[in-house]
Amino acid sequence: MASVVHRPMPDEEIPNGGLTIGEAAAVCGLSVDTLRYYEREGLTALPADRAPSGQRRYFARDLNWLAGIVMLRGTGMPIRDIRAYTEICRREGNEAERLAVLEQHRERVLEQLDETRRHLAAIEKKIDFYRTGAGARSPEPYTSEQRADR
Amino acid sequence: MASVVHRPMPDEEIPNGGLTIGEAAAVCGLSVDTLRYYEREGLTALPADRAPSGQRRYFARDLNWLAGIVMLRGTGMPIRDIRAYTEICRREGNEAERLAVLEQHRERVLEQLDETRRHLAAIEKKIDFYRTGAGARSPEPYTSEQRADR
DNA sequence: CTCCCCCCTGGAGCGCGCTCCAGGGCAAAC
DNA sequence: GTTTGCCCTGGAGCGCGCTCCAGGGGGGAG
Repeated sequence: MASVVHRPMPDEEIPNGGLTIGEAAAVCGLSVDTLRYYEREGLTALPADRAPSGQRRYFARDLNWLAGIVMLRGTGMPIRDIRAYTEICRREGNEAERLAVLEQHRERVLEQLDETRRHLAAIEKKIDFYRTGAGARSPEPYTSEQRADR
Repeated sequence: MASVVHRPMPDEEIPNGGLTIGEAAAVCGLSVDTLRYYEREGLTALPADRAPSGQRRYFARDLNWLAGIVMLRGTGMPIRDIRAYTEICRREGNEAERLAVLEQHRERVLEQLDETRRHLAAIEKKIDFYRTGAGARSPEPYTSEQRADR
């Protein structure tokens, strides 16, 4: 999982003709291939603009949208759900529906955070177990070393 | 990702002959197939005991070990890393090495938690945006709706 | 004895999310 | 003019972590 945004790039830094796909990829911390993949999969609000040569050009609105996608992906939303959300956002006047999707996702993320924290606590117990030297003092790797989560 | 442990099952509840793979799977919240897969992949401290008929039998030590695996998987440690850790734990007298693996994993989990929290904050900003009705008041799905993370 | 259920093995299959490749184009730099 | 570098498309390939299947067996209930 690449880190979020390499260069925050305020809108005014975007040249008039937009960014190439390579530049956009660098900005939002994704690969060129991934950007094209997302477009194919319908995760972009609109297909990217094209230069006369046929090359994609990215503008502030595209980068903003992509930042949202990165955020949803980064919290584990599957591609198909992001596609569904994108389709909702393409239609107007359904703010309640968008809100519902986001709130539901928020719940899942909270649960996931919670579970990770519980597992982390168990790992830390185990670490303590080794730090205090209890691990060195007990023979089997097995009966003694485990069950830090109890 | 299935939840952790369905029945905590204290050691004294385990019948003398051990649990079948189906029972063990239920206890640790994994599927029977996954348990066999983990064994094949070398994630078990020792291969499971077998009944005379050839069926696997699980005892407290196995369930303890598996609880540890669930915890590592549940915090995103890849199978191959768990295998490496398992191999370390099969040898004796390398508590420092085990500790190092666990501490490194802890660091990664903390980073991951942090990133998730940042993304979550962005999602919550966006939720607020819709809750306050700002979403309904601005025309495009695009320029207005996004960039909650700024 | 017959059912039925769970177990066994080896191996194939799958869903996900990319990632890479072949074959080709445009255009700025040398 | 040619080299370089990034871009294009369609489609194949891949690593991961399971999950399922065929074909077969044991063993307790009725």
